[in-house]
Amino acid sequence: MKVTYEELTENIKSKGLKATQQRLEILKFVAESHIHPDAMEVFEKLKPSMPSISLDTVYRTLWLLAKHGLISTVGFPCERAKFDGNLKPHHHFICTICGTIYDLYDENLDKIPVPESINNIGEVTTTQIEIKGLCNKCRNTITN
Amino acid sequence: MKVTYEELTENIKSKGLKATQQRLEILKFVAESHIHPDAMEVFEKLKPSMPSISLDTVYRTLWLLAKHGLISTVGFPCERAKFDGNLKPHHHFICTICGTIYDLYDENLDKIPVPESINNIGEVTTTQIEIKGLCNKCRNTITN
DNA sequence: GTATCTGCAAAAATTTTGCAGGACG
DNA sequence: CGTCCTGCAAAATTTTTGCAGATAC
Repeated sequence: MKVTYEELTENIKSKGLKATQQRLEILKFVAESHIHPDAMEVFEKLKPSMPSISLDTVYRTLWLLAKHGLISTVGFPCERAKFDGNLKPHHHFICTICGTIYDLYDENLDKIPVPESINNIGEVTTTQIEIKGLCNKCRNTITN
Repeated sequence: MKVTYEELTENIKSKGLKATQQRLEILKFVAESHIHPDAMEVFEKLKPSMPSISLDTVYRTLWLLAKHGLISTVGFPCERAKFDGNLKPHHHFICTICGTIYDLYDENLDKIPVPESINNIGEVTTTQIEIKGLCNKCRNTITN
């Protein structure tokens, strides 16, 4: 999806951030791409047209944009690999502040119908609902 | 949930793996815990009762157990932080072999009813379906 | 006994941070 | 022009790897 620099500039400024060249290019690439890039991929894509850009700016900018909701992260934010020994069907609620993962059992969620279009992509092994939000513990901390 | 060493031993051997002390303890901890631990947390938990265990064994063992389906990973396996500039409601299919993430649009999935029990945990901001499986590209590679 | 597995140490890969100079508004 | 932002370099963190000795079966 093509986006204009005017839109991008406005989006960035609406969050009270400065619309620098680097931010515009990083946001443009992520917004227009469908590859769910990581920091290194963004860096390598921009490097040719912006030789002076540095990887740490890409990291800082991506997290900044994510924090302000201009982009999002796939899966859970800021995670190291986490493991789960619970093999029964269940779903997850994760708090975007503290990162705690809560298990969720619900028969209706277990029965989510997978859309037919999935056959064009591949073969399903598991389906899980991942709900992001703010846990009560963190909500209380903030209101204090 | 308590599990016996007999069960654990059997599970590990059923995959053609050797049931070593380290593997039994690692699997026992992950299977019985509800904290979705990362490698470091497993390591620190086992260290007192198993002073000689090393962190790299924990890493190797966790991925090995995950590969054989005795445990699973939360979210997507093996990931660096990935970013998504697509702000329209959508869901994800990820190939567990190549890691490619495909976007999935489906109105029915957008309307998943969040269970009431969520109120005991926290406040929802987003709900996404994350489907894991084997993409057609990788399926073809394997059959070759 | 033999193949598999572990611990050690070191390396690789990934991400974060402090600071001086530069750019935006 | 002042504040916020970037690039550089270095550090911190997280994860992987090679190898010799140990262990399961």
